[in-house]
Amino acid sequence: MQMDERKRKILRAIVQDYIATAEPIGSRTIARKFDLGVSPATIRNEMADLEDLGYIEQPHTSAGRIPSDAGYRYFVDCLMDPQVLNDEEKEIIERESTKRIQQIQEVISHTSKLLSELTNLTSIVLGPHKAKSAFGKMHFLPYQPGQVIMVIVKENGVVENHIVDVGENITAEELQKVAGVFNQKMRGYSLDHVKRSLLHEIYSELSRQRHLIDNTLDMLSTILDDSEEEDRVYLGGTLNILNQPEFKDLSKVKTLFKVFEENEPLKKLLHPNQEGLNVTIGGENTLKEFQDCSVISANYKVNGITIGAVGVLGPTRMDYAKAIAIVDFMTRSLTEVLTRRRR
Amino acid sequence: MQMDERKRKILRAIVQDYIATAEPIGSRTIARKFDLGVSPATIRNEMADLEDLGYIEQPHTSAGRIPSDAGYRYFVDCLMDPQVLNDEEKEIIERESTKRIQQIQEVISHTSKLLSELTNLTSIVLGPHKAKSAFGKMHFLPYQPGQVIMVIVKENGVVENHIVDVGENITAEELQKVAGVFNQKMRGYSLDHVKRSLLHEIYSELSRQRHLIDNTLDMLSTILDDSEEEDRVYLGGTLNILNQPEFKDLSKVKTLFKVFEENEPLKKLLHPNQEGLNVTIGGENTLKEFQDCSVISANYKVNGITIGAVGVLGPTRMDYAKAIAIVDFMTRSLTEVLTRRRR
DNA sequence: GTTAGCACTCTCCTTCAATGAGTGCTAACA
DNA sequence: TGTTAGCACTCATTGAAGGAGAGTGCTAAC
Repeated sequence: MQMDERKRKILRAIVQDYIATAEPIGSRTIARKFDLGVSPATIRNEMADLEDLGYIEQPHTSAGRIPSDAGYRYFVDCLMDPQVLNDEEKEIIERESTKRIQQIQEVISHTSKLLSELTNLTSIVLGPHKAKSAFGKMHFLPYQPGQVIMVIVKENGVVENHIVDVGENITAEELQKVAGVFNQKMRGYSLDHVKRSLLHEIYSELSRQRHLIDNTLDMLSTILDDSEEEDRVYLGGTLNILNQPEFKDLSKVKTLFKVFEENEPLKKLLHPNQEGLNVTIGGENTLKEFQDCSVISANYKVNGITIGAVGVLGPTRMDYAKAIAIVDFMTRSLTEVLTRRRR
Repeated sequence: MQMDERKRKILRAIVQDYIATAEPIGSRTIARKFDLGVSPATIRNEMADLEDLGYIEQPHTSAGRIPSDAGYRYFVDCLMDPQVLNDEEKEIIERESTKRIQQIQEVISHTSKLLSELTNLTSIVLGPHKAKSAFGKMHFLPYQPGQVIMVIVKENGVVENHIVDVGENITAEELQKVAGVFNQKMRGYSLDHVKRSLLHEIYSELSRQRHLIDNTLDMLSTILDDSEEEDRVYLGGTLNILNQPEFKDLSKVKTLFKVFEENEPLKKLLHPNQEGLNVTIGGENTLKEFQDCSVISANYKVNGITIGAVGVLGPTRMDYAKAIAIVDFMTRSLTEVLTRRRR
C-alpha cells in the first residue's frame, strides 16, 4: 500500500487538528472541518489504511485517531508547510539582539527566556562549552590578605573571576610572573588541551621560581576544576508544559521536572554534536522520560565554531512548523550576535 | 472557656498526627494512638470545645478534625517541643560550611540546596542586598578595543565584573584616574548612598578631565543600574512541594510555581526586615497564593549587619519543630561562615 | 465529670445503565 | 472499481443509586 495524495491530505488534516485540539479526531469531523470533497465513509477507509501504515493510531475502539510518532515524522518530513516568522516575532527577536549586552551568559539566558515565550514550550539552552573554550588571558587583582582575585578572560569573551588563596607573603611582582607564565603558555589553548598536554611545561617553567609553585598549583586546579564543572544549562518556560493537557497528570510532571534538575540528560536531548537543526520525535528520544515529548534543537556558533546548542521541548503534539521556524531563526540570530560581539 | 492541660494534650495530638498523616483525625483514633487515659467520648467533648475556641476545624461533618491556622499558631507558640538537630544533620551542615568556597554567591546557593534537602520543603534564600552593600574597590582590565573589564569588589566580599564601552582612544592612565576617583569617593558607601548623595561630587571631580566624563557616566550607570536590579533569590527543592498531598491539585501547583518565577513576592515572604526567626502560618501570609502555606524565615548577617534572609516554605501542615531547628541552625552557620570569610 | 450507646450525617466507592462518538462492514450506487 | 449510505457494534464517559465506613453530637447511665 502506498501513500497517495488523498492519504497525505487526510494525514495532514489529522495531525493539524490534533495539534490544535489535543482531541482524537474522527472521520465525520475531518469531513466537516476540512474540505476534502469526500464523505466520512471514504475517509474511514483511508484512515484504516493509514493505521495499517503505522501513521495513526486509536487510543481505543470508539475514539477517533491520533498521529503516531511515525505520523508526526512523516508530517515533519513531507507534509508540513515550512513557516516563516511573522514580523512581530522577528521584531521581538531582533530588538532583543540589538540590546547592549555585557556578557555572553546574559545573551544566553535572554535567548532561553525568549524561546520559551515565543513557542509556549520549554526552552533548553546549552551555554558555551567550558572545557573546549580557549584560555585568553589572566589577571590578578588584590582582594584581602592572603587572597587575590584571579580574573580569567576566555577567547570567546567570557570573563570569570575566582578568589584564590596565595598565602600572605607572595608579592605583586611574583603574581605578575605567574600570570605571565600562564598567559604565555596557555593563550589560545582550550582548557582540555592544557590539562592533557601543557601541564608539565607550565610546571617546569614555574619551577624556576620554586617557592611559587605551591600557590600556582592551586590556581591551575581552580581553573581546570572549573572547566570540569557542568556547562550550564539554561531552562525557560518550564511552566508551559503544565498548560499542555498531556501533562495534566501530576506524576508525569514530577518525573519530567526531576529530570529538569539534572544537566546531563538535558544536554543529551539537544544533540549538541549534531550539525544543523534536529527534530526528535517521541520515541526517537533515548531517554524514557521524554518518549512522549519532541525536541527541536540546533547549534549556535562563534566564528564558525559550534559552541553550544538551543532547543525547545514540548509534547509530541507540538506545533512543529512554528517551533522549527523559531529555533532556526533564533540560532541564526544568536550566532550573529555572538560573532558581532567579537568583532 | 479556657485551655486546660487535657485540651492542650489533645490539640498537640491532633496537630502532630495531622502533620504526620495529612488525614483528619477522629476521637477514636486519638484515643487509640495517644495514651490520654480517657475515652473517645470525652475526647469528643474536648474537641467540640477546641473547635469553639477556633483551634481545630472539620472539613465536613463526618470527617475528623484538622488544626486551623490558629491551632498551628498555638502549637508553635505553646505546645511544640523545641527540637535540636541530630548529629548527622549538624555534620552535614558543618561539613558544607568548612568547604573551601570562593564566592559568597556559591555559599548562598549551597545553603539553599541544603535547606531544601534537610527539610524536604522548598527553600528560599535571599542573596546579599545589592543596593545596600558598600562599594569597596574598582579595577580596570583590558578586554578588547573600545571595551574594558570593570571589576568591582564590594565590602562584603562580592566580586563582580562588567564589560563597559569606553571608546578606542582612552588610555590606561586615564582609566587609572577614573578608578582612583571612584575608589576615593565611593569606598565604604552603599550604592544607594552614592546615588542619592555622591553623584554630584564625583562628577565635579571628574569634570577636570573633561573628555573622560562621558565614559565614566556610562560606568557609573552600569554599576548603579546593576544595584537597581533585583537582588537574586535562590530557590531550592521546588519539587518537594509536589510530594505534599495538599498539592496534588495541578492548578494549585501552577499558581504557586508561577509566583516562584518572580522575585518580589518571594522576598516578601521572608520578612527580610524583621529581626530574628519568624514563623508565618497560613492566612498570616499577605499573599493569597500562600495562604495555605507556612514560612519559617530568619536573617543572616555579616559582622552584625543583616544582609539577607533564608527561609523554608511548605504546606501549613509542616513539621514546624524540625523546620525551625534547621533554619535556625543554618542562619547561625551562614552568619558564622560569612563573617569568618572576612577575617 | 466520664462513658456507653445510638441515631444521624456525609464522603467515598462501586455498580449500573444511558449516552454518544466513532468504527467496520455490507450493500447499493455512479 | 471507487464512493457512499446505512447499520450494528464497541467502548469511554457520565450520572444516579445505594451501601459501607468513619465520625459526630446527644442522651442517659455510671
